[in-house]
Formats: sequence, structure tokens, C-alpha cells
Amino acid sequence: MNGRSGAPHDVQPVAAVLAETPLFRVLGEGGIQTAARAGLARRYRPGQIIFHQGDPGESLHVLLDGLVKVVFTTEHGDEIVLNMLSRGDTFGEMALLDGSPRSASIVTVRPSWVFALPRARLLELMREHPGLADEFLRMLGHMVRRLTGQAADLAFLDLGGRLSKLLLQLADKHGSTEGVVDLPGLTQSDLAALIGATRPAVNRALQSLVSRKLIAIEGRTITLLDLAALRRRGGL
Amino acid sequence: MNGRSGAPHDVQPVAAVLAETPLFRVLGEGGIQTAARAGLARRYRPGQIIFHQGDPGESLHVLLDGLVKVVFTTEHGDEIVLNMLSRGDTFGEMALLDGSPRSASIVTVRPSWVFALPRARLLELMREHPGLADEFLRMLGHMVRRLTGQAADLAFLDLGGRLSKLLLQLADKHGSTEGVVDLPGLTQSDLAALIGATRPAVNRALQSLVSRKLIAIEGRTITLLDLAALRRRGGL
DNA sequence: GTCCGGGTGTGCTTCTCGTCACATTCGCGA
DNA sequence: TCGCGAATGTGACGAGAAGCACACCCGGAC
Repeated sequence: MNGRSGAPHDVQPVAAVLAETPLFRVLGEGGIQTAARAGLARRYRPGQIIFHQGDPGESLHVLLDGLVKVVFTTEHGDEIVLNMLSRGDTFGEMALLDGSPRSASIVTVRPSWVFALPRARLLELMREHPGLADEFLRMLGHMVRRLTGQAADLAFLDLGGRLSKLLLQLADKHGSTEGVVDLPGLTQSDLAALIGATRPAVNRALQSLVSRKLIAIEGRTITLLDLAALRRRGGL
Repeated sequence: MNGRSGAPHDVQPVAAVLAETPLFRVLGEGGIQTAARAGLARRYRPGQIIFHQGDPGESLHVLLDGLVKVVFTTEHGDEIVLNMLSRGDTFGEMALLDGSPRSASIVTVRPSWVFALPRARLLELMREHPGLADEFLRMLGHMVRRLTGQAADLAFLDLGGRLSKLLLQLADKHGSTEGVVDLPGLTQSDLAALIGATRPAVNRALQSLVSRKLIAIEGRTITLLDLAALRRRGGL
């Protein structure tokens, strides 16, 4: 970190994170360096918007560090959080499928460091490395599966079930320690938007889990005490 | 129709439908013929299962004629209908992204005629016609958008709203006449599974729409009387 | 014709969860 | 250190929809 963050010059740290992602790993050492030089890294403060739903989309993004939420907004202003992303996750893939506008907004929750690769550069890379295209398709498959699962959860699980499942997922994907959800900046309103519920309802559901000793809350840190019971509650 | 339905020999009628699909249209006259010969067409009675969720998936399918539903089943046996498909629609695309098992089952609602193209054949075609790959990606983009919309609907619309929206979509996509949902074989249970609700609740919501003169029901035919009001009810 | 089964229309009860309203606490900046 | 706004914890109320039960209707099999 030399202060000139976002400059295409400090390639090494960018390449280091890209090497951790399933998508870019297939490029190999050289390809990753090329990719890192082909894009631009930028830093964002919490609460900033990386791009808006509806914007023209011309780049693929990789979250080098930090935490962001994927927010879908309806015509009436209702918001649902489709996903939380942390280090090594990619977003903005939809722009590469067709030229269509961004289907959701990306909002930072914590200070974040984001790498953006123009569509044209990525297509070049794909031409050179067919494995990249394969991996890209695998990503899309995963996304479709996750979305259908989310729809099924909304249809079949009650609020407590959805919340239990969400906590397990958050701890698994973004938790620093096993079985702990410690995500500064993530409010109960965010949790509510992730499971399609209201903030007061989420609060009550959390308290209910606390009283049954399935979780413990201190400040913004949620510790999962009874994983088995939570999984049962979440329909797993 | 010569009785030997499904034989790879009667290429012309298959090619005719393929030419109507956005995906295969890009192949041009010759490519479509090749594609039609590379796959297999089969006929199904109502209620049959074309493939099961969990099956290994090694082919892309095109619905040449008929009506099928895409059913996702949870571990507990709860079912949600993700989509209805009619003539010219494709399904089973997920198998081509990765080698993963089918993510949903396909069940015929009416007598259906289905074309199946093995994964390997499709990949060959894509190598020859790069436009096919582009079109395929566009399809996936559309699918992702539809799924996020579905999730948002489940989160924000009440049962009546989801039902209104569904009726508009069904009339638009599968209706024989403008503003009419005439889908023999499609039960109220199916409607319920499409919007994540119970069958009695759907019935009541339908009756409510009837009493307010937004729709009319005679037998299995639903006529949409007040499109504007339905759209409003469905959050459009 | 008669039986049977699946699909449809309704009534009733229960409970979840949205809505509104408010007190309390936390965290950050002046 | 104080103060203010945001985030959190609760209470009361009502609407919506699930669950359960049952009557009716219609079409096909025998």
C-alpha cells in the first residue's frame, strides 16, 4: 500500500488475491500477472456504491479485500440483499453475458479494495485461456443454484429458519473464526434484507435464538453455540 | 408424425421449431439441420418426468411442443415450480455449465415433444459457430434475472400480488389468445407451487379477483378482464 | 348407470409476521 | 465530555395466510 491505491502499477498484491480466486487461478502465474495489469484497483469507504443497478456494465470486478453487499431494488424502493461478498469473491459477471445494464447495486459495508477488469480485456484472456471460460461458466452455474435455493427458502422456511440458515452461511463464508459471525458494519437491517423480513422481526428472532441458547450475542458479534440445532432449524 | 417419433430421421419438423428459438436461430439454415440431426426427439404423455433433479445431466433440451413445468424439490419433499415452459423454450442448460447433476426436475403438464442434444454435440456446434455461445450466455443472463425477480416477488408481494403477476406472465408467454390463460392440465396446485403458496390460499385469491371483476373463470380457462388493475396489483 | 379419485370451493382456528410506536443503548464527532 | 443520530430491544395490534376439515363437482373406468 503506497498511497497511490488504484494505480495499475502495484501489481503484486493484486495478483496475489487473484491467485486465490477459482476464476483466475486457472490462468497460471503468467496469466494472473497479465490480468492484474489489465485492470484497475480502487479503494472504497464503507457505505459507498461501487456501481448502481441500471448502470451500463462493462467490467468484471473482484473484491480484493473488504465486505460488500449485493442489493436489488424494486421500482417501489424496496430492497433485498441478494448476497454478501468478501475477499476473493467476484461480481458484475452479468455484464459479460450480454451488454445489459447492472441487475443489482454493489454497496460497501466495510472499507473495501476492488479490482475492475474491462469486459474487452477479459474476453481477450478467455481467448488465450479457454479454461477461464469454463471456470466462468461454472461460476454462473453456482449462481443459478444459489438463487433457486434462495427462492425455495423464501417459499418454505419461516423467518426463524431463514435466519438460522443465514447465520450458518455467514459464519462459514465470511467468519474470521469457526462458528462466529463477526461482521462490523453489518446491521440487523441488513440481515433483514438478506432474508426478506423486517428489522424488528429479525431482532425478535435473534432474541429467541439467544433465549434457547442456540446463539450468543455480544455487541455486533454473534457466536453460534449449537450448530446442529441451527441446521435443523434451517431445514438442513 | 409417422409413428416412429423420436427417431433422428424426421429432421424437418424438428429443424422448423429449432429455427424459432433464439438459441439455434443463430446457426443459420445449415447449422440448424446439423443440430437437428445431432439430437434425438421424444414424445411424452402428461405427468411424465423428462428428467429428475439429481440425475447426471449430459444434454440440452428443447421443448418442440407441449407444456412442462420446472420443479425444484427440497429435502423435505416440498415442491416449488420455478417456471413453465412451452414450445421453443430450452431447458437443462445447467448441465452444460459444469458436469453437475440436474438442479431441478422437468415434468410434463400436457403431451409434449422434446428434443435432446448431447452436451458433446452442442460443444462441437459452439466451436463452429461462436454466435451460439454468445446466445447461450444471453440465455443464462436472462435466467439469472428471472430468478432474482422471483426472489424479490416472494419477499415483497403478498399472495394476491404474486398471483396477479403470475397470471399476466402466463397469459403473455403461453396464452393462446391475448389476455387469456387457457392451460389444460395446469391445476390450482400448480399455480400455488409457482408462487410459493398453498392451494386453498390460491383458490381464495382467485375468487377475490373474480369478485372484483379483474378476471373471469370458466372451467380451467381464466380470462384477464382488467389488465391495468392486475398489473397494479402485481407491483408493475 | 355407478363408483371412484382428483380437482375445486369454503369455513374455521391459529399463529406468524408486518406495522406503528417508543425506550434504550451505542458509537462517533464536535 | 457531551450530544446527537443510528442501531437495537420491546410492546401492542391487526391482517394475511397456513393448516385442517369437509362438501361439491366432474370425468373416466367399469
